[in-house]
Amino acid sequence: MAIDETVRLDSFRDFIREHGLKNTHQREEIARWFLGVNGHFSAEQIFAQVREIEPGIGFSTVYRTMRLLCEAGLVQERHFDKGEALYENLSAHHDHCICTECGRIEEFENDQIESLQEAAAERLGFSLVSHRLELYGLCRNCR
Amino acid sequence: MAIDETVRLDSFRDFIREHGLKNTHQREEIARWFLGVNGHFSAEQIFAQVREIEPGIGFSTVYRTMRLLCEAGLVQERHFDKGEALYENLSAHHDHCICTECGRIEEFENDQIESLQEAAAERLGFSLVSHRLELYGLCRNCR
DNA sequence: CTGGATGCAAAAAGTTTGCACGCGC
DNA sequence: GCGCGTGCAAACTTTTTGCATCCAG
Repeated sequence: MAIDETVRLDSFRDFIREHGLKNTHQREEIARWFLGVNGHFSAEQIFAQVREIEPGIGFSTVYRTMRLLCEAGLVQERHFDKGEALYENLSAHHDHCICTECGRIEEFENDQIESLQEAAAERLGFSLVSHRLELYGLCRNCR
Repeated sequence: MAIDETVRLDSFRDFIREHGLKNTHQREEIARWFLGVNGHFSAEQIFAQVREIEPGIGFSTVYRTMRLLCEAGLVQERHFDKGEALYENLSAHHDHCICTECGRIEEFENDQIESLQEAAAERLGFSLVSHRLELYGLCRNCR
Protein backbone atom coordinates (compact mmCIF):
# COMPACT_ATOMS: atom_id res chain seq x y z
CA MET A 1 0.00 0.00 0.00
CA ALA A 2 2.82 2.40 0.87
CA ILE A 3 4.58 1.10 -2.22
CA ASP A 4 1.51 1.50 -4.37
CA GLU A 5 1.05 5.02 -3.10
CA THR A 6 4.60 5.91 -4.09
CA VAL A 7 4.14 4.45 -7.54
CA ARG A 8 0.95 6.40 -8.02
CA LEU A 9 2.52 9.61 -6.79
CA ASP A 10 5.37 9.14 -9.24
CA SER A 11 2.87 8.49 -11.94
CA PHE A 12 1.24 11.84 -11.14
CA ARG A 13 4.61 13.59 -11.26
CA ASP A 14 5.26 12.02 -14.65
CA PHE A 15 1.87 13.13 -15.88
CA ILE A 16 2.68 16.67 -14.82
CA ARG A 17 6.06 16.67 -16.47
CA GLU A 18 4.85 15.07 -19.68
CA HIS A 19 2.22 17.73 -20.03
CA GLY A 20 4.61 20.60 -19.53
CA LEU A 21 3.01 21.52 -16.21
CA LYS A 22 4.68 22.47 -12.97
CA ASN A 23 5.10 20.36 -9.92
CA THR A 24 4.13 22.77 -7.20
CA HIS A 25 4.14 22.39 -3.47
CA GLN A 26 0.34 22.45 -3.34
CA ARG A 27 -0.18 19.81 -6.00
CA GLU A 28 2.35 17.64 -4.30
CA GLU A 29 0.65 17.87 -0.92
CA ILE A 30 -2.87 17.30 -2.24
CA ALA A 31 -1.77 14.31 -4.29
CA ARG A 32 0.35 12.91 -1.49
CA TRP A 33 -2.54 13.09 0.94
CA PHE A 34 -5.26 11.87 -1.36
CA LEU A 35 -3.36 9.02 -2.99
CA GLY A 36 -2.57 7.73 0.50
CA VAL A 37 -6.12 7.36 1.73
CA ASN A 38 -8.94 4.95 1.03
CA GLY A 39 -12.51 6.02 0.64
CA HIS A 40 -14.62 8.73 -0.86
CA PHE A 41 -14.06 12.37 -0.11
CA SER A 42 -15.70 15.61 -1.10
CA ALA A 43 -13.71 18.62 -2.24
CA GLU A 44 -14.51 20.22 1.07
CA GLN A 45 -13.16 17.30 3.10
CA ILE A 46 -10.00 17.20 1.02
CA PHE A 47 -9.60 20.94 1.45
CA ALA A 48 -9.99 20.66 5.22
CA GLN A 49 -7.43 17.87 5.48
CA VAL A 50 -4.83 19.38 3.23
CA ARG A 51 -5.17 22.76 4.88
CA GLU A 52 -3.79 21.22 8.05
CA ILE A 53 -0.61 20.38 6.18
CA GLU A 54 -0.53 23.39 3.86
CA PRO A 55 -2.43 26.16 5.65
CA GLY A 56 -2.48 28.77 2.92
CA ILE A 57 -4.10 26.53 0.34
CA GLY A 58 -7.15 27.67 -1.63
CA PHE A 59 -10.33 25.86 -2.51
CA SER A 60 -9.83 26.30 -6.22
CA THR A 61 -6.45 24.64 -6.08
CA VAL A 62 -8.09 21.57 -4.59
CA TYR A 63 -10.64 21.44 -7.39
CA ARG A 64 -8.00 22.09 -10.01
CA THR A 65 -5.67 19.45 -8.65
CA MET A 66 -8.41 16.86 -8.27
CA ARG A 67 -9.31 17.44 -11.88
CA LEU A 68 -5.68 16.88 -12.83
CA LEU A 69 -5.60 13.65 -10.86
CA CYS A 70 -8.70 12.54 -12.72
CA GLU A 71 -7.14 13.40 -16.06
CA ALA A 72 -4.07 11.46 -15.04
CA GLY A 73 -6.36 8.47 -14.55
CA LEU A 74 -5.50 8.11 -10.89
CA VAL A 75 -8.73 9.34 -9.39
CA GLN A 76 -12.38 9.24 -10.31
CA GLU A 77 -15.08 11.74 -9.60
CA ARG A 78 -18.33 10.14 -8.52
CA HIS A 79 -21.84 11.25 -7.74
CA PHE A 80 -23.65 8.93 -5.40
CA ASP A 81 -27.18 9.93 -4.54
CA LYS A 82 -26.46 13.56 -3.84
CA GLY A 83 -25.39 16.33 -6.12
CA GLU A 84 -22.04 16.72 -4.42
CA ALA A 85 -19.01 15.15 -6.10
CA LEU A 86 -16.97 12.60 -4.19
CA TYR A 87 -13.47 11.65 -5.30
CA GLU A 88 -12.09 8.16 -5.07
CA ASN A 89 -8.75 6.57 -5.80
CA LEU A 90 -8.91 4.56 -8.95
CA SER A 91 -6.88 1.42 -8.72
CA ALA A 92 -8.44 -2.00 -8.91
CA HIS A 93 -12.00 -1.85 -10.14
CA HIS A 94 -14.77 -2.38 -7.63
CA ASP A 95 -18.41 -1.54 -7.08
CA HIS A 96 -20.13 -0.06 -4.06
CA CYS A 97 -22.68 -1.13 -1.52
CA ILE A 98 -24.09 1.82 0.41
CA CYS A 99 -26.09 1.84 3.63
CA THR A 100 -29.06 4.14 3.24
CA GLU A 101 -29.24 4.58 7.00
CA CYS A 102 -25.71 5.39 8.15
CA GLY A 103 -24.01 6.09 4.82
CA ARG A 104 -21.40 3.37 5.27
CA ILE A 105 -19.81 2.35 1.98
CA GLU A 106 -18.45 -1.14 1.32
CA GLU A 107 -16.61 -2.10 -1.81
CA PHE A 108 -16.90 -5.37 -3.68
CA GLU A 109 -16.23 -6.94 -7.02
CA ASN A 110 -18.02 -9.65 -8.89
CA ASP A 111 -16.79 -11.07 -12.16
CA GLN A 112 -20.04 -12.83 -13.00
CA ILE A 113 -21.92 -9.54 -12.88
CA GLU A 114 -19.21 -7.91 -14.98
CA SER A 115 -19.55 -10.37 -17.79
CA LEU A 116 -23.33 -10.23 -17.77
CA GLN A 117 -23.03 -6.47 -18.11
CA GLU A 118 -20.79 -6.85 -21.10
CA ALA A 119 -23.34 -9.13 -22.70
CA ALA A 120 -26.26 -6.83 -21.88
CA ALA A 121 -24.52 -3.82 -23.46
CA GLU A 122 -23.66 -5.86 -26.54
CA ARG A 123 -27.30 -6.83 -26.94
CA LEU A 124 -28.23 -3.13 -27.03
CA GLY A 125 -25.60 -2.44 -29.67
CA PHE A 126 -23.25 -0.69 -27.26
CA SER A 127 -19.56 -1.31 -26.83
CA LEU A 128 -19.11 -1.13 -23.10
CA VAL A 129 -16.48 1.25 -21.80
CA SER A 130 -17.25 1.47 -18.12
CA HIS A 131 -20.07 0.99 -15.71
CA ARG A 132 -21.35 1.96 -12.36
CA LEU A 133 -23.07 -0.41 -9.99
CA GLU A 134 -24.30 0.71 -6.63
CA LEU A 135 -26.29 -1.41 -4.22
CA TYR A 136 -28.35 0.43 -1.64
CA GLY A 137 -29.59 -1.27 1.48
CA LEU A 138 -29.25 -1.61 5.22
CA CYS A 139 -25.94 -2.71 6.62
CA ARG A 140 -25.43 -5.26 9.36
CA ASN A 141 -25.70 -2.64 12.10
CA CYS A 142 -28.66 -0.74 10.74
CA ARG A 143 -31.09 -3.41 9.77
CA MET B 1 -49.75 3.52 -21.14
CA ALA B 2 -52.61 6.01 -21.13
CA ILE B 3 -54.29 3.78 -18.57
CA ASP B 4 -51.20 3.46 -16.49
CA GLU B 5 -50.76 7.20 -16.54
CA THR B 6 -54.28 7.69 -15.21
CA VAL B 7 -53.73 5.19 -12.43
CA ARG B 8 -50.53 6.89 -11.43
CA LEU B 9 -52.12 10.31 -11.50
CA ASP B 10 -54.89 9.05 -9.24
CA SER B 11 -52.32 7.56 -6.98
CA PHE B 12 -50.70 10.99 -6.69
CA ARG B 13 -54.05 12.58 -5.88
CA ASP B 14 -54.61 9.99 -3.19
CA PHE B 15 -51.20 10.64 -1.76
CA ILE B 16 -52.02 14.34 -1.58
CA ARG B 17 -55.35 13.77 0.07
CA GLU B 18 -54.06 11.22 2.54
CA HIS B 19 -51.39 13.63 3.67
CA GLY B 20 -53.80 16.52 4.18
CA LEU B 21 -52.25 18.46 1.32
CA LYS B 22 -54.02 20.42 -1.36
CA ASN B 23 -54.54 19.42 -4.93
CA THR B 24 -53.63 22.60 -6.72
CA HIS B 25 -53.77 23.46 -10.36
CA GLN B 26 -49.99 23.60 -10.58
CA ARG B 27 -49.40 20.23 -8.96
CA GLU B 28 -51.97 18.72 -11.22
CA GLU B 29 -50.35 20.06 -14.37
CA ILE B 30 -46.83 19.12 -13.41
CA ALA B 31 -47.88 15.61 -12.42
CA ARG B 32 -50.06 15.18 -15.48
CA TRP B 33 -47.26 16.19 -17.78
CA PHE B 34 -44.48 14.29 -16.09
CA LEU B 35 -46.34 11.05 -15.46
CA GLY B 36 -47.22 10.98 -19.14
CA VAL B 37 -43.71 11.07 -20.52
CA ASN B 38 -40.88 8.59 -20.75
CA GLY B 39 -37.31 9.53 -20.14
CA HIS B 40 -35.13 11.58 -17.87
CA PHE B 41 -35.71 15.27 -17.37
CA SER B 42 -34.04 18.01 -15.39
CA ALA B 43 -36.01 20.46 -13.28
CA GLU B 44 -35.29 23.07 -15.89
CA GLN B 45 -36.70 20.97 -18.72
CA ILE B 46 -39.80 20.16 -16.73
CA PHE B 47 -40.22 23.80 -15.88
CA ALA B 48 -39.94 24.81 -19.54
CA GLN B 49 -42.50 22.22 -20.63
CA VAL B 50 -45.03 22.89 -17.93
CA ARG B 51 -44.73 26.62 -18.40
CA GLU B 52 -46.20 26.21 -21.86
CA ILE B 53 -49.33 24.77 -20.28
CA GLU B 54 -49.35 26.85 -17.10
CA PRO B 55 -47.50 30.05 -17.95
CA GLY B 56 -47.32 31.64 -14.51
CA ILE B 57 -45.65 28.68 -12.85
CA GLY B 58 -42.55 29.13 -10.71
CA PHE B 59 -39.35 27.18 -10.54
CA SER B 60 -39.77 26.38 -6.87
CA THR B 61 -43.14 24.80 -7.49
CA VAL B 62 -41.53 22.42 -9.93
CA TYR B 63 -38.91 21.40 -7.40
CA ARG B 64 -41.49 21.12 -4.64
CA THR B 65 -43.85 19.05 -6.74
CA MET B 66 -41.14 16.76 -8.02
CA ARG B 67 -40.13 16.12 -4.44
CA LEU B 68 -43.74 15.24 -3.64
CA LEU B 69 -43.87 12.85 -6.56
CA CYS B 70 -40.73 11.20 -5.27
CA GLU B 71 -42.19 10.91 -1.79
CA ALA B 72 -45.29 9.38 -3.31
CA GLY B 73 -43.01 6.74 -4.80
CA LEU B 74 -43.99 7.60 -8.36
CA VAL B 75 -40.80 9.28 -9.46
CA GLN B 76 -37.14 8.91 -8.72
CA GLU B 77 -34.45 11.52 -8.63
CA ARG B 78 -31.24 10.40 -10.27
CA HIS B 79 -27.76 11.75 -10.72
CA PHE B 80 -26.01 10.32 -13.73
CA ASP B 81 -22.50 11.57 -14.22
CA LYS B 82 -23.19 15.23 -13.65
CA GLY B 83 -24.24 17.09 -10.57
CA GLU B 84 -27.61 17.99 -12.03
CA ALA B 85 -30.62 15.94 -10.92
CA LEU B 86 -32.71 14.14 -13.50
CA TYR B 87 -36.17 12.86 -12.70
CA GLU B 88 -37.56 9.62 -14.03
CA ASN B 89 -40.88 7.85 -13.77
CA LEU B 90 -40.65 4.91 -11.47
CA SER B 91 -42.74 2.05 -12.74
CA ALA B 92 -41.23 -1.20 -13.89
CA HIS B 93 -37.67 -1.49 -12.75
CA HIS B 94 -34.94 -1.14 -15.32
CA ASP B 95 -31.30 -0.17 -15.61
CA HIS B 96 -29.60 2.23 -18.00
CA CYS B 97 -27.08 2.07 -20.76
CA ILE B 98 -25.68 5.48 -21.64
CA CYS B 99 -23.72 6.55 -24.70
CA THR B 100 -20.76 8.64 -23.60
CA GLU B 101 -20.61 10.26 -27.02
CA CYS B 102 -24.15 11.36 -27.84
CA GLY B 103 -25.83 10.96 -24.45
CA ARG B 104 -28.43 8.52 -25.71
CA ILE B 105 -29.98 6.48 -22.91
CA GLU B 106 -31.33 2.96 -23.43
CA GLU B 107 -33.16 1.03 -20.76
CA PHE B 108 -32.84 -2.68 -20.08
CA GLU B 109 -33.48 -5.26 -17.45
CA ASN B 110 -31.66 -8.42 -16.57
CA ASP B 111 -32.86 -10.86 -13.96
CA GLN B 112 -29.60 -12.74 -13.74
CA ILE B 113 -27.75 -9.58 -12.78
CA GLU B 114 -30.45 -8.73 -10.26
CA SER B 115 -30.11 -11.98 -8.39
CA LEU B 116 -26.33 -11.81 -8.36
CA GLN B 117 -26.64 -8.37 -6.83
CA GLU B 118 -28.90 -9.71 -4.13
CA ALA B 119 -26.34 -12.37 -3.34
CA ALA B 120 -23.44 -9.90 -3.35
CA ALA B 121 -25.21 -7.59 -0.90
CA GLU B 122 -26.06 -10.51 1.36
CA ARG B 123 -22.43 -11.54 1.43
CA LEU B 124 -21.53 -8.06 2.74
CA GLY B 125 -24.18 -8.29 5.43
CA PHE B 126 -26.53 -5.85 3.69
CA SER B 127 -30.20 -6.33 3.08
CA LEU B 128 -30.64 -4.93 -0.40
CA VAL B 129 -33.29 -2.28 -0.87
CA SER B 130 -32.50 -0.88 -4.28
CA HIS B 131 -29.65 -0.55 -6.68
CA ARG B 132 -28.38 1.44 -9.53
CA LEU B 133 -26.65 -0.01 -12.53
CA GLU B 134 -25.42 2.16 -15.35
CA LEU B 135 -23.44 0.94 -18.32
CA TYR B 136 -21.40 3.53 -20.18
CA GLY B 137 -20.20 2.94 -23.69
CA LEU B 138 -20.56 3.82 -27.34
CA CYS B 139 -23.87 3.21 -29.01
CA ARG B 140 -24.38 1.68 -32.42
CA ASN B 141 -24.17 5.05 -34.16
CA CYS B 142 -21.20 6.43 -32.29
CA ARG B 143 -18.74 3.60 -32.24
C1' DC C 1 -61.97 31.56 6.78
C1' DT C 2 -57.71 29.35 7.53
C1' DG C 3 -53.60 27.02 6.69
C1' DG C 4 -51.18 25.11 3.23
C1' DA C 5 -49.32 26.46 -1.61
C1' DT C 6 -47.53 29.73 -4.84
C1' DG C 7 -44.29 33.03 -7.13
C1' DC C 8 -40.74 35.86 -6.50
C1' DA C 9 -36.42 37.09 -5.01
C1' DA C 10 -32.87 36.23 -2.07
C1' DA C 11 -29.95 32.78 -0.02
C1' DA C 12 -27.38 28.45 -0.05
C1' DA C 13 -24.42 25.04 -1.68
C1' DG C 14 -21.17 23.43 -4.88
C1' DT C 15 -18.10 24.52 -8.51
C1' DT C 16 -15.73 27.45 -11.93
C1' DT C 17 -13.40 31.56 -13.54
C1' DG C 18 -10.84 36.18 -13.86
C1' DC C 19 -7.11 38.46 -12.26
C1' DA C 20 -2.97 40.26 -10.12
C1' DC C 21 0.77 38.37 -7.95
C1' DG C 22 4.20 34.56 -7.05
C1' DC C 23 7.20 30.94 -8.08
C1' DG C 24 8.92 26.64 -10.87
C1' DC C 25 11.64 25.74 -14.56
C1' DG D 1 12.57 36.05 -16.98
C1' DC D 2 8.59 33.73 -18.84
C1' DG D 3 4.56 31.66 -18.21
C1' DC D 4 2.05 28.50 -15.60
C1' DG D 5 -0.05 28.17 -10.89
C1' DT D 6 -1.99 30.20 -6.85
C1' DG D 7 -5.22 32.50 -3.67
C1' DC D 8 -8.86 35.37 -3.45
C1' DA D 9 -13.13 37.04 -4.64
C1' DA D 10 -16.61 37.19 -7.72
C1' DA D 11 -19.47 34.66 -10.96
C1' DC D 12 -22.16 30.72 -12.09
C1' DT D 13 -25.28 26.80 -11.63
C1' DT D 14 -28.46 24.21 -9.31
C1' DT D 15 -31.47 23.89 -5.50
C1' DT D 16 -33.67 25.64 -1.24
C1' DT D 17 -35.92 28.99 1.66
C1' DG D 18 -38.40 33.27 3.49
C1' DC D 19 -42.21 35.86 2.87
C1' DA D 20 -46.33 38.25 1.39
C1' DT D 21 -50.16 36.89 -1.05
C1' DC D 22 -53.42 33.55 -2.87
C1' DC D 23 -56.61 29.90 -3.02
C1' DA D 24 -58.45 24.99 -2.03
C1' DG D 25 -61.14 22.77 1.24
